[in-house]
Amino acid sequence: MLNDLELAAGDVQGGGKMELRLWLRLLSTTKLISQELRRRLRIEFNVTLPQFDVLAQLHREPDGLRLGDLSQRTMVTNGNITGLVERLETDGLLVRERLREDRRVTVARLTEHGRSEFERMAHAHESWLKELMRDMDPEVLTSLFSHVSEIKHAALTRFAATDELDGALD
Amino acid sequence: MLNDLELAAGDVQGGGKMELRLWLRLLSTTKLISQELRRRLRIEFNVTLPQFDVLAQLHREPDGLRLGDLSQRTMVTNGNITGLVERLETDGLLVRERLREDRRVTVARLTEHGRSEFERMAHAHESWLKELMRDMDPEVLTSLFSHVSEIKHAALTRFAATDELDGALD
DNA sequence: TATTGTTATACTCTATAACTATA
DNA sequence: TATAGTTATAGAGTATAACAATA
Repeated sequence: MLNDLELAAGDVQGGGKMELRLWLRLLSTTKLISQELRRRLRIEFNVTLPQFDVLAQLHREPDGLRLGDLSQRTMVTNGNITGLVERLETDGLLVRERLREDRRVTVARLTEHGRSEFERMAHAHESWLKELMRDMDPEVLTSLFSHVSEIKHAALTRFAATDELDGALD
Repeated sequence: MLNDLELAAGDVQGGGKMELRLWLRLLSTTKLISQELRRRLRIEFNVTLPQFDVLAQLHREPDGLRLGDLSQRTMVTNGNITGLVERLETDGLLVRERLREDRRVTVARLTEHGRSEFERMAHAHESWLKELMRDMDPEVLTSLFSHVSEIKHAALTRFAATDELDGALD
C-alpha cells in the first residue's frame, strides 16, 4: 500500500526540504479529499464545507453559540460568518436570537430540522471517510492524529495572534 | 510537546470515529496553516495560494506545461485555469504560447522574472515551514509524509475518476 | 470608548456548461 | 467528431474596513 514509486523517485530526502514536502503533500491531499467531500455534500445535502463546519460546531452546543465564538471556531472572520449563518437560517437549519442580558450578542443554534439534517450528513460523512481509510492500520491513524495535532499546536502558538488562541479545538 | 490535554480529554477513541476525527484534524490544521501562508504570500509577494501552486508546477518544467496538464496537476478545472494563468501573465510572471504543431495547444512557462520571483517565494515559504515544524522529529516528518501519501493514494484510487489519475504527483 | 455584529466592497475561487478553433 | 482552451455565469469564500447598536 506504500507508494514505493514515490519513495524510489527520491521523494523522501534526508536532507533539507522535508518540511516543505510534507506540507505540500498535506495540502494536496486535503484539497483532493475536500473537493470530493464538498461535491458529495452539495449533491446529497446541498451544503458547502464551511456550512457543514458551522453545523458541526453548533451540534456540539445544544444551547447555541455566540457568533463571535462560532467565528473563532470555524476560523471564518466575523464579517463573513454573518452571510454564512444567514444562508443556513434561510434554509431553516438554524435560528438566530439576540440575548436579553446583552443585546449586542447574537446566539445561533440548530433547529430540530437542522439537528436531524446534520446527523444525517455526519453519518454519511463518516462512512465516506471510513471507506477512504479502510486499509489504514488503526495504530497509524492514532499516531497520525497525534502528530498532526502537534503541528496544529505549533501553528496555533507560532502563527495565530495570542488572543485568538482559545477557540480552535476542532 | 504532545498536547496531553487533548488526549486526556478523550480525543483519541479506540472505538469507531477515528477516521472522522483524523480528517477533521487534518482539515483544521491545513486550513489554519493555509490562512497564514496565504496572508504572508499576499503581503510579501502579492500572489494567492493557487497561483503559487501554478508557479511551483511551472518551475519544475523549464519548457513549460500545456494548460491541460497544469489543470490536472493543480486540480483546478480547465475553465478556471484560464483566469488563473491570465492574472499571472498580466503580472509578467509567465507567458502563454500556442504550439505550432498543434495550434489548439497552449503552453505556459515562467518568464525570467517569474522564475526569480518564484524562487524568492519558495525560499520564504520553506523557511516559514521550517520554523513551524522546528520541534518535530525528522523521523516523524518522514513517517507522516509516507502515511499521508497512503491516504492520498487511497483518495486518488477511490475518489477520482480513473482517467484523471495521472497528474497529481505533487 | 470598547465590543458585537452587520454592511459594503473588491477580488478570487469553484463548478458547470456552452462555445470557438483546430485537428 | 474529438480535443484544447476560452468564455460565460452563478454562487461562495476571503479579507478589509466602515458602520450601527449596545454596553
